[in-house]
Amino acid sequence: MSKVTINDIAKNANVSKTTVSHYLNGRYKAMSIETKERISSAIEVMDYSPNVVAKSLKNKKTMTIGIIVANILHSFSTQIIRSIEDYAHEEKYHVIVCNSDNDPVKEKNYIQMLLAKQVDGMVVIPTWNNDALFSRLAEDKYPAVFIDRFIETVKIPSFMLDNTVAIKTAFVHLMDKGHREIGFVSQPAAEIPPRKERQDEYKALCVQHGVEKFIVAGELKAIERNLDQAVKKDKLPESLIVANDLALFEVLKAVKAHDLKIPRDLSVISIDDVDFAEFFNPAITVVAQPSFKIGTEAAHTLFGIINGEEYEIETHRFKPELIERESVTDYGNE
Amino acid sequence: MSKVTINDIAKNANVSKTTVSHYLNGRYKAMSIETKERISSAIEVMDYSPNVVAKSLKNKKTMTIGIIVANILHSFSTQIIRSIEDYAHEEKYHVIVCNSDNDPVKEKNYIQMLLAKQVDGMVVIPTWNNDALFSRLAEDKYPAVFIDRFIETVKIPSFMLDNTVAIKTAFVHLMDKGHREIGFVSQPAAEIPPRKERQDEYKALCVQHGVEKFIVAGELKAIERNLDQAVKKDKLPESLIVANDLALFEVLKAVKAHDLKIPRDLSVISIDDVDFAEFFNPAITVVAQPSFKIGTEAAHTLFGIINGEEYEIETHRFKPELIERESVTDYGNE
DNA sequence: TTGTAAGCGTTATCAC
DNA sequence: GTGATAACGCTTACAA
Repeated sequence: MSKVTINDIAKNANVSKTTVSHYLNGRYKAMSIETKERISSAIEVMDYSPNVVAKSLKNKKTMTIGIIVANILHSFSTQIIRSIEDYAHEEKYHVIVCNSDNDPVKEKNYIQMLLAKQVDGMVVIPTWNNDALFSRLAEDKYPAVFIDRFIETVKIPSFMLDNTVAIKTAFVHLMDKGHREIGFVSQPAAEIPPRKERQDEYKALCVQHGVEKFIVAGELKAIERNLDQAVKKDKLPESLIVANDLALFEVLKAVKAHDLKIPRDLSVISIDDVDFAEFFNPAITVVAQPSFKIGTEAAHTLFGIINGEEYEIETHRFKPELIERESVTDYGNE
Repeated sequence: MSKVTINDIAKNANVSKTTVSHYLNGRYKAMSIETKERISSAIEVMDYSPNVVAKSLKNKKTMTIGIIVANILHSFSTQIIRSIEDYAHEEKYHVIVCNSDNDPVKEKNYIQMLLAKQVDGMVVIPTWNNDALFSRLAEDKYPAVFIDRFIETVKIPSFMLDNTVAIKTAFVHLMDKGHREIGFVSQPAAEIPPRKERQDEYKALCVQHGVEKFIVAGELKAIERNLDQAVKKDKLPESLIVANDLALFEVLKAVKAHDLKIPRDLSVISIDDVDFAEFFNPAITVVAQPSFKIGTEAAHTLFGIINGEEYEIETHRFKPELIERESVTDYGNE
């Protein structure tokens, strides 16, 4: 493979490698048509293609960026990656994909390796405990953007759903349909901003509207268990706001296990549109986040930074969209 | 970022860069404890980390591999990528992810760019028309493996589902349950081996068992349209074998649109387990393919090749697994 | 035990 | 218009 270098081309075409390099980089302007052709045919014949690693060393530009997500298996991450890869492809960049598994240690390791590989920029769904590292990146003006989460103290622009509005949209929709028992299901809020924001807004809304709080928050298994308990004790509320797709899976499993009927026995509204929402029985009403838009804007900003444009360090909030389907009963507005 | 080089460390520690290099590469054996400490503290203080690009240029090893899938949004591809990234991470490798969109031109471009970037190996779900390129890779003994598809004439090992067995499993299951009208839904078989294999086996089975063929094959939109027609003309068979997840989505949409009841009005068995199969109403009976196993074995072989091990150029076939759920009526075995 | 120097495949500066 | 030559940051004989 590609053992042929610019030197071989130079020899074969009877010119210096400088000239070949000029040719390769489109500095034709003042090159005799003859040499041009000798070079081009040498390249053709010897099947030469430039070594990008050498080029990168010289140019200090690798034409690749890193993406660190929690887990590529989550559809949100997949969509983010796809939108960013598309943008990168346009810019003739490649993307290195990493799974942090929400593990700060793994994340840190990835960041350091990516930097060592001299990637020109990074987009990351950050975990926690790496604030210092991120801050150093920010100080060094290293091109980086966050997605889905932000870190209070770190000066890196962030692109994420307006979680407050998302929960409010769901809550208000339920209220509009006459619901007064509204529960909330989520993975542990802990250190993860979007989860925390969603849960906090739910609580605030409960207080504001005099709705009794019913929160199931825990790891997937715990959700399943708690839901199970609630059903058995007949303590399940009329309706549930489900904080994301994974939590929704658990809810739907519990519903099936107990042979509940949505929306008769339970109304469900989920944050995150899932691929089956539309043809599920019943179709799931959802507050969707614009993943592709988020990814694309993040990429846009990142490449802006890479190309030396000015940018604001701010948190960009994206508006969710309510998609009404069949999983919420209409009790009539009282 | 990382503007500090091995030279700076050498100066700061009052040694030559050779010594630093030795230190970095763990050639401690015969190094005075003193120098060792001077170096280590210099590294600490100056926050040095080696430039992998320079290292790659010298070593002819980039510690990164490329993955080309049709579209990362398909869950099979996502799972393959995840399993390969895991394996790569173990080996201290990174992965560059590319979407070919089943476009041979895009694919070719990616392959060439990846090679130019000197990636140490590639795993690809190949399209078509690039046989010559792949053959050159094979001849050059460039480390590469195929997934999900193979190319007849190309000497690159391939890892894929045993499609024949998968279809037979589905077909026989249906027969066992007393079905005699068995249809088949797929995207266009065209140039894509797994699709073709599945469809061919279906046809063969029809002949063998005297079952009348009913095939809906086309792009997603066409599937929807044709299904629609069939329902309206009351020509839908008792049961449908659905060739993959995307086709399944269309079937499920049609079912919902026409308010059909599975499995009363129609039995469905799908190739590919989908995340919602378990808690769908009804739960979907499925012939699952072991994506993670496929990905992991492919990675295993790829890294074997990279590490210079001998390998067979063969097509590795993986056995599917029938997961019986609720979407197939039992008419009783006649 | 440590240092000198050449080389990996490019690009860039500056001559000619 | 074209070509030496140094440089990018690292590794590795080979020397000392």
